[in-house]
Amino acid sequence: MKDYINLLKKHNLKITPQRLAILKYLDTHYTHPTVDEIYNTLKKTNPSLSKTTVYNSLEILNTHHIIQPLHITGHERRYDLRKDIHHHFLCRSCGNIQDLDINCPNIKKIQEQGYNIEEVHGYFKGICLDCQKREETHK
Amino acid sequence: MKDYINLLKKHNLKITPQRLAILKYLDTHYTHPTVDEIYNTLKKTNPSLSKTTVYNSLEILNTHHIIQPLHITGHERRYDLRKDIHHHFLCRSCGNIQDLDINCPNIKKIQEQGYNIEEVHGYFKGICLDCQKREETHK
DNA sequence: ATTCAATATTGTAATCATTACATTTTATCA
DNA sequence: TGATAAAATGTAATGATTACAATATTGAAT
Repeated sequence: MKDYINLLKKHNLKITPQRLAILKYLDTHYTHPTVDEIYNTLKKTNPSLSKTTVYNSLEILNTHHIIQPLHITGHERRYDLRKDIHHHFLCRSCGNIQDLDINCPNIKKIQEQGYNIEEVHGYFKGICLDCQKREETHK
Repeated sequence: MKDYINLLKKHNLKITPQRLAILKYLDTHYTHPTVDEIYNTLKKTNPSLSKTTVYNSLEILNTHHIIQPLHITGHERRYDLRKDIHHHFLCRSCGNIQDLDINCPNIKKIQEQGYNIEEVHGYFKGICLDCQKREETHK
C-alpha cells in the first residue's frame, strides 16, 4: 500500500505518527495482531506511545472501514487491514491465523432471501499445514 | 431433544439439576444466549444457582462437544446447542443472532489443500428481515 | 510563520466478562 | 447408608477494553 498519508486524508482523518505507524504495521505484518502485539512492537521505536492510542486509532480506522476487527480466538480482538472479503484459518496448535482466499457463494443466496449484508466473516479452526508437518516429523 | 439425562450419561457426565436446566434452556431458546441471559433466567426458578456454575457447565458441555461457543459480537461469548455445521446472521439493529441453514462448499477445497479442519464458523452481519420491515414502516 | 480551535494522545482509573480458588454440597456407587 | 469423587457456590483475581481528564498536536485561517 504505502501511501498511508493519502489514505488518512481521503477519510478526513488527521495525520499522526501513531496512526501512520499502526497502519504500516498492519500493512506489513500478516499476523492479524492483537492490540498488545501492536503496542509492544511500536513502543520500541515510539516510546511515548500509549496503549489507549492504539485502541483509539484502531477504533477510528475500523469506523472508517479501513481495517476490520476479528473475533476468532474469543478472548482478544485481532485486526486485519484487508477489506476485501476473505476467510481465516486458526491453528489450534500454533495459534496463528492465516488468510484463506476463498469466496463465499452463499452471500448471494442470503441476499436473495432479503437480508441486508454488511459484513461477511468466516473462519476454520484446526491444524495448519506447518504444524501437521512438524507433528509428522516428531513421530 | 428432551432426553438430557441420557445425553449427559452418554458422555459420563454427572446428572445435576443445573446442567439439566442449562441444557434445556439452550434446547428451547434459539437466541444463542450469553452467560448472563442463561444465569438471570434460570436464577428465577433455581435461586441458589451460581454464575460460576453456569460458566463451569458451559465449559464442560463444550469440552464434550455438546454445545459450541460463538464469538460473534466480540464482547461476550454466546452458546449454541446445535452441533451440525451452520452459519449465523447478526443483526446490527436488534442484536439478535439467527441461524442460517446453508452449507459451505469451501470446506472440501480447504481440506484438499491439506488443512485439518475441526471447526467451521461463519456469520454475516447486517440488518435482518424484521428490522428492515420495521424501518420501512417508520418512514 | 503564528495563532487558534478542534482533535488526538497520554496515563490513570473504572468496567465488564471470564477465570482461579477454597469451601460446602451433591451425585453416584459399593 | 456412607464414602468418595466430582460439582456447586461465593468471593477474589485477572485481563481486555473503555471512560475520562489533562496535555499535546494537527491543520486551517490569518
